[in-house]
Amino acid sequence: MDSVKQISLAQHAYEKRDRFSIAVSVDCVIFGYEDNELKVLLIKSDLEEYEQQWSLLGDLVQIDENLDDASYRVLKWRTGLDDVYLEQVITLGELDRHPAGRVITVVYYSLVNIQDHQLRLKDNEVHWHSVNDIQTLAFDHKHILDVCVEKLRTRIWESPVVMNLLPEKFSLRELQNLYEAILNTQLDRRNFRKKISLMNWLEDVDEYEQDVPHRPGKLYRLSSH
Amino acid sequence: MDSVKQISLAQHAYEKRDRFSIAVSVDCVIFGYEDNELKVLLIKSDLEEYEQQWSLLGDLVQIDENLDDASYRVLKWRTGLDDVYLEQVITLGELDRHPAGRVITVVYYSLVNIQDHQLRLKDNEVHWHSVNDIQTLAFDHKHILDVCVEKLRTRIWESPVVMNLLPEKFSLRELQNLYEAILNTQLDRRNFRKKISLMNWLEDVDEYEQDVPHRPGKLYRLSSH
DNA sequence: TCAAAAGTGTTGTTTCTACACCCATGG
DNA sequence: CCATGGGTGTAGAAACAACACTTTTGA
Repeated sequence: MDSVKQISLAQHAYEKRDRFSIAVSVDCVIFGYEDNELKVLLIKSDLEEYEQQWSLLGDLVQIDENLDDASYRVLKWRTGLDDVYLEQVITLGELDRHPAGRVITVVYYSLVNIQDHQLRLKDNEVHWHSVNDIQTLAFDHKHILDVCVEKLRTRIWESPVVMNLLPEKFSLRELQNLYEAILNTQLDRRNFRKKISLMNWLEDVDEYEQDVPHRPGKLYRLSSH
Repeated sequence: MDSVKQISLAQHAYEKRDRFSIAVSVDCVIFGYEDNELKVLLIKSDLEEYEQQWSLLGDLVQIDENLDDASYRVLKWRTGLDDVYLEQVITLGELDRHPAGRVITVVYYSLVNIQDHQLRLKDNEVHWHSVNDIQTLAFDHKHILDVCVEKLRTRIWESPVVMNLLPEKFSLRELQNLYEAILNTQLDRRNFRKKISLMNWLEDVDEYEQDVPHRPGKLYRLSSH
């Protein structure tokens, strides 16, 4: 699917829709992880009012489409990725949140591996940004991002979902770096390993890091049970 | 506002709205507490498809109305209560969830004191039901209820919101009964009191229970700081 | 042999759980 | 004086935080 075409379709829809009905959109906070930093995928806003500002990826929900399906569609369209973790976070519907009229948006976040070979950003205007560097975004998207980061920070100890941000096989050091990036804090190595191992989330793949200038670490993957 | 009139207005709106646009509603899970049981306010469904089934209280969101405002409106209209705790929980939009067409619903739960003098159920069809006794509800409302109960069970330890279910002044025994009803479990009295007192949620009002056939307990209220 | 990170265990502190007795009141 | 629930403390267990040394590898 051609993303440029889709953008204008979406814009068209926003502009044409009935002044007397409510539009429903999904916005996806697509998280990635690279260079020890939590990233988020953003696009240059295509609205005049927010010219040159970055915004989250979203689209209007079609009338014959589930909410979850709509956010999978946005994700697939923007990243080429299938089979990705998605979680609904909040729904926002302030009257003035969209300049084109009344748009209620259902917010999801998702976690993708930036190194995934299937990942193809199909638009020059779509880029990864370090979450920590973001000061403002178009619409209420900065607020949305903040809420999603907060949610992610609690999820991190409840389920192994964040491992979707890493390659299939990873070392405990990489995992700890990821946790530290998301939480914006330092963790004790021994306590971290103890805690993670008690969760029983990981499966030893019996391989080691390669080409590292020091003793290689063991590799793990998300356990299947 | 006349509730019967509003019901038919809402129904009218469902029936009349554009086949090609999405309707947005709010559904409120209004919790109460009475006779040591967690209750929820339900109404007889006014749709043919769900004749004689109970459903949650909700309404379509107006185009010039915030989501929060819409759920406050539903709450005020059904209970007469103002200034009540409301929390958004989830948004559901399965294609077939409403027989009249595509309706996406934003779910809130709220906590009211059944003994509040301002509480006036303005409709014969609106009644309190014990949460534990509910097997089925119209639409996907049983699922919605389950999600809200689960949310409430985690909130209970994170914030003092559940005290909205009790009268202004209450004893620790009443509070513990409430916790036990919500969690569907027994709690140790001494450990419960220790835990609650560490939270610093309560303020001693220097009064005691009256007319109890045993040593009266101290009364507390939600602390202002 | 050096540098860099991997791997690992113990101790003290805090939090959690289980548990029993005396007290104040009304009938 | 009896029945009923109010009020309280402690000891053992579990979870958590702080902390340092040896090992493996590549350069």
